[in-house]
Amino acid sequence: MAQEDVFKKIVSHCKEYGFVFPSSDIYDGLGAVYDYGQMGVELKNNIKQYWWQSMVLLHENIVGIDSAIFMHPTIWKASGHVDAFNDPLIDNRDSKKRYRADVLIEDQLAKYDDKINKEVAKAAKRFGESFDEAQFRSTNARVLENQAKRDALHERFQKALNANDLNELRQIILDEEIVCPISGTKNWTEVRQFNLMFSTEMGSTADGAMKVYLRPETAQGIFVNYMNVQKTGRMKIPFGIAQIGKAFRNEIVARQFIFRMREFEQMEMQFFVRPGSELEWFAKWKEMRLKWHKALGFGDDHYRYHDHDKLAHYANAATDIEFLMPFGFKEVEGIHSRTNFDLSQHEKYSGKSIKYFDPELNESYVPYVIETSIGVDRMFLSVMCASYCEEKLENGESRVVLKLPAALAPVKLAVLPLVKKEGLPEKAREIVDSLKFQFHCHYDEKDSIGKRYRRQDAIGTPYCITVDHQTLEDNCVTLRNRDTMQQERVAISDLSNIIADKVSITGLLKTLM
RNA sequence: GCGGAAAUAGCUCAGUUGGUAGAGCACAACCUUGCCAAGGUUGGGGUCGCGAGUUCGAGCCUCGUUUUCCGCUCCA
Repeated sequence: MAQEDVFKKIVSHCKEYGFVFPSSDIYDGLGAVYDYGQMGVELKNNIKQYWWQSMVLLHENIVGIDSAIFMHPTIWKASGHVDAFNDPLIDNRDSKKRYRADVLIEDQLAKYDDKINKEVAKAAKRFGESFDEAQFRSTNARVLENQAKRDALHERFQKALNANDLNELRQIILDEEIVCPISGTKNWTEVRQFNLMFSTEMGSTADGAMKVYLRPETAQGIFVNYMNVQKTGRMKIPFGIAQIGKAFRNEIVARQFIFRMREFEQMEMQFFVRPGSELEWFAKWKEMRLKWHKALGFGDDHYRYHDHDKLAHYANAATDIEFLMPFGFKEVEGIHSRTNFDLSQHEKYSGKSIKYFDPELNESYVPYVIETSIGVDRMFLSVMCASYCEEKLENGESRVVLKLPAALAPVKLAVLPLVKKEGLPEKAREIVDSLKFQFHCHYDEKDSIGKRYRRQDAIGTPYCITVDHQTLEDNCVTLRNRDTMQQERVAISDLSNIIADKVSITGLLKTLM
């Protein structure tokens, strides 16, 4: 079966069994927004718990916070998002290529510079050692003409940028007769602003309202709380702050199901370290994070690192942990050495000192940061893809089974009376009542036993117990394993211990140590 | 934004040259059965994405529109 077909099946499986629904489904959906259903929310919560506990329980120097989605707008200026996430874009109708309007104009400015420099170089060659460049630049007619044009363009460009005047940007492109490098034509569309950050107004009256953004990443909520946490928690470097929360990006297109969503959830941990030690910590976290993924047991060949050659302006090392989805290796988690860029920027923009006094060094510094940032929804998708399995059985039939790690499974245990009479349902209910405080249990008496097993297979329930007539006499039930389909007879009183050991997140965490 | 495809029951789909909307699965009730998707009876569920047009008559033809999917484009 082709991999795209497998992916399609996983997507429809998600909907059919209540894991993921398109947002606003009865209104034909809303692009790139999805809702988690009754099964999905359990799986997602378990993933978050596995992450959260691996951070804040296993590391005494990592604490959690939960910062608001709304933040002071200046934060996004400081972080660089206001500039980086607001591109004026223009399309060439002939080549169908899209360009950043400001980049096209900057290229044009560079062309004027080239012309001038060529003149200067030519003259320099002609006059040899007696060449006076400053003199030449201030007197040569061609240079002056190009310089004047360049300055005029530069001024007009800056004015348009500052006013955010998209029509003027387009007019500049037309007036300068800038052509598409591919088609060579001047057949341009309107300039459109792509706001990759969502914005809204805070304040109920229109005139007094302040423009605020829905955060495009959760990281800044940690950075701006750095001092609060460090002081009140008496944290000593190195230490980390963890957070799980929603973030929002107005992507231009949305594809591949929940891999790219407009509203998504991140699990981030920012680890603050002494300057100079950041690459050592980067290497450590890189290793620890991969171990966390591999502990789920999907197979080591499903993962790889992707080290970044081209680094973002704030980073001095960066890698992705990629997971083998049906559509190829895709980024699930990023580990970045962000230097002290963010904290320094916030010092600058807020005017507040964000320094740490290191008693061992007897000096103050702005800490360096190692970020581990994982997309919950991508993690969810990777778990679904790795668990989805179509099996051929010995009797020639096939079954669809979600081989979820037991600790992540939405339902841990299904309790099934073999028939729905003769006191079996009552006995089964009794068992559910005794175990429901400990595990998420399902009770099901509808349809044949085989069909009920398959239903539980489809949502990844690791264990089914079946109550039969003999149970009424010996207080034993059959315990069926989802993956092997093997059954063993166990005492009802032993169920709690047998199952707890296998389905707890604690058990998973222990494999990390 | 461009190009292509699609939209009929909860799901997967059929629907002939335009002539009273169908199947399987799923769902509910009852009967029979009882360890890996069992059989029977009955029932609920659709203004065929939306809006116009052509026609005596449109799920089907024409135009428009919306949404989704697949390629491009974008993705610090």
